Amino acid sequence: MAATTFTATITEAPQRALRGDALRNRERVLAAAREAFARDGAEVQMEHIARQAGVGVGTLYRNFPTKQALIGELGKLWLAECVALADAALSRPDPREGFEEFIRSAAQQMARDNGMCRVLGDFAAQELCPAQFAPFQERTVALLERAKAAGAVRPEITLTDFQAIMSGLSAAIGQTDNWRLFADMLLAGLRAPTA
Amino acid sequence: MAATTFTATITEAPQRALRGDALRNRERVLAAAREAFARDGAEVQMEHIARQAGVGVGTLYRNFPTKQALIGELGKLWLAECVALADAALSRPDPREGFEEFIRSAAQQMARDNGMCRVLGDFAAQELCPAQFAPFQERTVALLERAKAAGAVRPEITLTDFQAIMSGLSAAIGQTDNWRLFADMLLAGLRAPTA
Amino acid sequence: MAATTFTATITEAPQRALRGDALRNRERVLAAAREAFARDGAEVQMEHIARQAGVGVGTLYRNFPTKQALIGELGKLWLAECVALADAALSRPDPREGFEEFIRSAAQQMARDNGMCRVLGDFAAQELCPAQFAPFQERTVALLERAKAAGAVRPEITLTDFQAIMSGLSAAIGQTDNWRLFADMLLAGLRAPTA
Amino acid sequence: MAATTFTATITEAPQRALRGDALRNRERVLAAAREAFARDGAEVQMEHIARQAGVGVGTLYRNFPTKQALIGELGKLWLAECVALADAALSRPDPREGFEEFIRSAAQQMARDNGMCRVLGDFAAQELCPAQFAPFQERTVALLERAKAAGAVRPEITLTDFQAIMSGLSAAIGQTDNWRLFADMLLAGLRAPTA
DNA sequence: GATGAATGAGGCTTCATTCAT
DNA sequence: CATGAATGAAGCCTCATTCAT
Repeated sequence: MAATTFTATITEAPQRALRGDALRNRERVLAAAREAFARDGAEVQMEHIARQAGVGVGTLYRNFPTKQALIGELGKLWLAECVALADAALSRPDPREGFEEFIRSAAQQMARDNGMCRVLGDFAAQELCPAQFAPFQERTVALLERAKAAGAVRPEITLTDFQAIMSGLSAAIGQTDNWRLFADMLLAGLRAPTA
Repeated sequence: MAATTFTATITEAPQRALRGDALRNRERVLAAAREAFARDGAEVQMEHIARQAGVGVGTLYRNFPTKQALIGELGKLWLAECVALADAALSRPDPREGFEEFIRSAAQQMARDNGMCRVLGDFAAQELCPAQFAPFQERTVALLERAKAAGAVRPEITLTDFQAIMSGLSAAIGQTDNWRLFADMLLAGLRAPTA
Repeated sequence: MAATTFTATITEAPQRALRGDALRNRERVLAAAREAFARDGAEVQMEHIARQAGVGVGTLYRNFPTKQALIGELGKLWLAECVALADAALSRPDPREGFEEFIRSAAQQMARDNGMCRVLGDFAAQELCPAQFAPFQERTVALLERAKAAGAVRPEITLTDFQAIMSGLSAAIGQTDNWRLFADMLLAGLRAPTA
Repeated sequence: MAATTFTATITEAPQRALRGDALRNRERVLAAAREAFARDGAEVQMEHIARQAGVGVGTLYRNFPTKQALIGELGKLWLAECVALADAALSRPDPREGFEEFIRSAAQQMARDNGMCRVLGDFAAQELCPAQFAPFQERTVALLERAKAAGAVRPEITLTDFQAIMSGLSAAIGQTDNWRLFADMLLAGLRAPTA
């Protein structure tokens, strides 16, 4: 499942290529952390994550020196996924269609991993992994501006507004998981009122 | 400021009228707690709240036997305010206008006390103070159904959907505090698509 | 009932005769404390005692500056009762009969107020109110020696032994309240083996 | 000394054999707790126990998740010792001799660890570790009934009575530690009166 | 490298005692 | 004097992090 596979690929290659064993452990920890944070929020204990991953806490800490670092890593992965979605959306020639796809695929991602998404929001992924956030923001700007230029989105919506809206979308989705409705509503709301 | 005054009024009168002094302390604690939770979320320490209120922890615990109880009390106050807003909205003869007022005044309240609002969401005020939640829910249903009947809101929106949306609104408002825009968007999104 | 009346009489007259009101409060507190300690052991809270007595903690503390002091006062009363029992036993001309009566009446007292008795044991009434303990010890010695001289008690039993035995009796009675059996056994055990 | 060695053996082997180090710590904690409870009763602080054992509180809590759990464990060990004593006594062919040995060895044990014994009594080992209490009770019944049948103990003594008596014995021993005298007296008292 | 035991600062809560009303 | 609110030291327990094996 997507949720399981996305973890492996993106992380910046650690200094000296990890032995297969070590690498597998790292992945296991990330997967376990993701699931745990998603289910129970940021208050999960490090030991719990380690046990879920089938390793000792020591191993966990060898890979991620801090709880924040672990969350930060998950943030990187999450943002990488977001960038991929944004790129797919940007590749659509029609601005409106691109924008809509962006919203919908983001909503789907948020629904799939809502817990994780909330945790990252609380921990301000923005500040925790700026290196990954910047490219995502770039794409977001591009999609938004293109859509505004094409008249598919109210012109007064700023980037900040849009980000806030997405955060609201995530919160809403967390309450009922029929994300389709919410995405529709959002798109309707974002559209120029006289459209 | 409104944030300061609303606390005093609603709390169910404690058994045998507290001495003026005690009452003032109780209010101070509530105010401090409100502010602290709003700023730092649910992880604020009881000692911190007490210090902010200018009392010892003991006093805090005399008034609220538990951290949860304290949050619960804040929840009651919050919900009481919500009920008041809803009643005002219901008193409007026009369903659409009533519904709009409800959304707008709720958004305003969420903007004013966003932190607190988030904390209550996390702690499921719904379950923490059901006695206060039920009447609020009643009003919500009334407002929503009236609006749907009047064609001011898509008919497929359920109560659960609506609550999820409001929770999303709160999250969005938490990111930029120009609540007016969000309320507008939400109303646009909720309106029947063919309107 | 005995338990209620014994309290009033013995306490050394406080400096300047208390107003009737104050005196009544003092008695009420003592009675409440006795009952509470008896039921729940030494861990009862001062507030609980005060409430049971129908007064505020302040009043309690005005009369007894410390929890220990309160317990000490109860100890005095208890020991006064003990002295009375011992005196009654001593007034019997027959040493054996006197000794037996002492044991039995003590057992009865222990059964009536076992909880209190245990608390006093834990708090070493002996050291908490030596002024009251000494006269009691005197009587105990008299009764014991008389009995030993009359061949009604093994000669090797020392005062310390005897006190330990009484403390054991109290513990045993605390478990089933058929004190009559225990008193009998004790008497049989204390009697010279060849009797 | 016996007091030190008995701890190691009985505890049900923890799931997956603790590392030697960990095991030693566990034992140290138990020993420290035993001594501390014995000296100062149940109010000793967990930190104190930990310090005495030369470990941090965390270690203590890793082994025993709760103060009660710690006491419970000590109860188990205590009861296991009791069972052993009872078994030894039962192995004697003569009912009277068996019974006497039981009393005497129990008295000796109570003398050796009187403080601990009192704590366990207060905490109702009976309810804290029923799994260990039941077998002990079985033996007690067997010893008692055998002795009654052989005419070595008054027939009207019930199990409850007997337990109360033992508790009294423990209390008495706590006051002077010449347990031999008390055991003798007890045996004399328990014997049929006409013997 | 991996393991999981050890650590201890820090959080919540209680309760004897004091003090303003 | 009575009241009961206020105080805060102290106790139990948790959990991120370190370190010996």
